[in-house]
Amino acid sequence: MPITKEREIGYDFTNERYPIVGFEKGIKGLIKNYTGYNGEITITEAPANSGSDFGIQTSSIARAKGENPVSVAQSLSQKGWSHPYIDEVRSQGPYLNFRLEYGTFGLDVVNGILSEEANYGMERKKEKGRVIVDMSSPNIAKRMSYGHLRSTIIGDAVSNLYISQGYDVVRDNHIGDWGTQFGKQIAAIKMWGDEKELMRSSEPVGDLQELYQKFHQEAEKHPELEDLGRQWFLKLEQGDKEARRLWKMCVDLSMKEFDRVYKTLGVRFDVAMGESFYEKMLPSVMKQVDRSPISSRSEGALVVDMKDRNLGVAIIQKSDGASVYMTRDLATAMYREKKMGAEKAVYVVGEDQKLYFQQLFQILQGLGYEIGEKSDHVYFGMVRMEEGKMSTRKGRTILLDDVIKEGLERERQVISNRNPKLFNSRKREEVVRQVAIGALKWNDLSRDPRRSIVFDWDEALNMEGFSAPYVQYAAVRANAILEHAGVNHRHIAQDNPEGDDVYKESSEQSLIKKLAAYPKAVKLAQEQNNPSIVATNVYEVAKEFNSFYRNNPVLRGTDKNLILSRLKLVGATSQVIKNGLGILGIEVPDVM
RNA sequence: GCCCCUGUAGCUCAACGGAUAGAGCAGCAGUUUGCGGAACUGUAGAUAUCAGUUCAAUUCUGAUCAGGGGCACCA
Repeated sequence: MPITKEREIGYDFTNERYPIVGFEKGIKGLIKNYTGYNGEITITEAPANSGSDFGIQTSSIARAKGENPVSVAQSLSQKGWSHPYIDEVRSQGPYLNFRLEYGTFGLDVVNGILSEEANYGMERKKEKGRVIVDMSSPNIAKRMSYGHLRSTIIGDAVSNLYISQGYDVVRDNHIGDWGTQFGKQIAAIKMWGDEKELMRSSEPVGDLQELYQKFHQEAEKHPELEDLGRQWFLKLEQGDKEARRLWKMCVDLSMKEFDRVYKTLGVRFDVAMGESFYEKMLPSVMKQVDRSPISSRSEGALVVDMKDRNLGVAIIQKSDGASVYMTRDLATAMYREKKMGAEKAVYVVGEDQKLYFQQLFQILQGLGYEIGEKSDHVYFGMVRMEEGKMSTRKGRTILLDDVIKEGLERERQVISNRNPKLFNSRKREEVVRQVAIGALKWNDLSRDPRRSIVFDWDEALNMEGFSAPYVQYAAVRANAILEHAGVNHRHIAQDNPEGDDVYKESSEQSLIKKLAAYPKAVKLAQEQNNPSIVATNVYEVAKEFNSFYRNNPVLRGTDKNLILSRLKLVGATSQVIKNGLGILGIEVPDVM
């Protein structure tokens, strides 16, 4: 709640949850009153050397009134702007610039954060609909590569973003546990595998994958193997006992290994319904598509032709009657709408499936499912190696396990150099995990996910500068200051410094501006399915904080008001970093 | 061949059509009896090319060049 003292108020903009929102709304309202201008007004941050905090460009207003922007700015600056948040209004060329009164604005921002704590930046009303986030989706019997990290990490962050804006999110790990490749997999196990050895193996998924690769190699020499594979898949679909048993073994062995990775990453799912879950629905889906006017027959296959929309042709049923990936995804989407009550699905899947998802959404709409209209494909760019696209078959791949292991090892090194006390403490491995995984996640979440990545060890595990450890470190320092002072967030939320004579330092003011911008960043990030907007904000908070506490000792002075105001700022910073990193699925360690 | 995405500093990335295009790494020069330097301060360095729209273009449109992805019985 704003604690601002009453003054001569021209227009009430203190009655908003976030001071920055109230400030902007108020300014826009006043300009509308003064000029009669009804169009969009955008408030931008003023350049550092302008001596102002925010400004508006008056060209569009001037244009509407047939006047000169400079004189519009000038005349507006003469109007009444008395308000507790505004220190000064002035015109600079075509700009109308505002300087904030940080004694009131800053205190309201900081107090808002301290009182809202984990809810700062979270929508209070939980009335938006149910969203299924389709994420991670590893394939059974295949080792997870670094590429799988992207779907998992981005999916987790996108889930958090939707939750933050009041959606009811279901994280669904849509595991690839069905399809013709399992026929080949089973055939390979039958021919060359040893079940007992697989059960005992330290790396059963790798063993399974090698069997599968062997099948491909042999099939090139002996094409009849392909038929064998198809037969086994047919048996699997028909419920043959042995086929089922071997399939189940593959699933169990794989999930055990995947769960270990998810635990390290700190990612949880609400449900993990693999493709096999929808298997029984496939015949009716195919029938439904067949009856629909959008489908046709081509070369014996059931297809939907979307060439008129530049989307090519999608196969729903192969000419031999079997299902394909599309069939299973249709069933999945229908189930999500009808049985799970979802109004939207967000598919966090690679860029290479862009056309595919456009087709999926179109077909769903054609069949009358609303979820097809509302769903999004949140795609991410491919991970390549310097030599070219990652390819399991060509042996050109980075295993997720190896990246995690390397990250943990590097962080152990860092700690042994920088903090021997921590290195020898019981907390070490927990901190190692938090920081190394943080660094790894940051690499995926701090940039626009749509860009493709050329894998680079040092970049993937960067721990300095623009990185998770940098931000984590700032939070750890902030917490250390609070601990030193013997206070926690609640203590400092209660008391207020006397008078308006606080937050006069420019580094305090820059920090406050970034803290105030956080809720907007989270909202925008959700709207654009882009976690990097949060990462950028939280990095800026950390950066401003570092510069602030380096130059302004919080606890050293004697002025109680100053100490209190700065402690509040430190507490607010710690809270915002915690919230922001939380959205990204990154933890703040106790020590570093 | 057709469709989609991306071209910003030596490298990796930012910038709701708006002010002097911001960071990190690498480079150079500094800061430590400090609320721990995973930090801070300074310095140098960029919008692929050519047109167009606009009062205003890194941002929108078109073309060219370059890279990535996709284009029916795989997922």
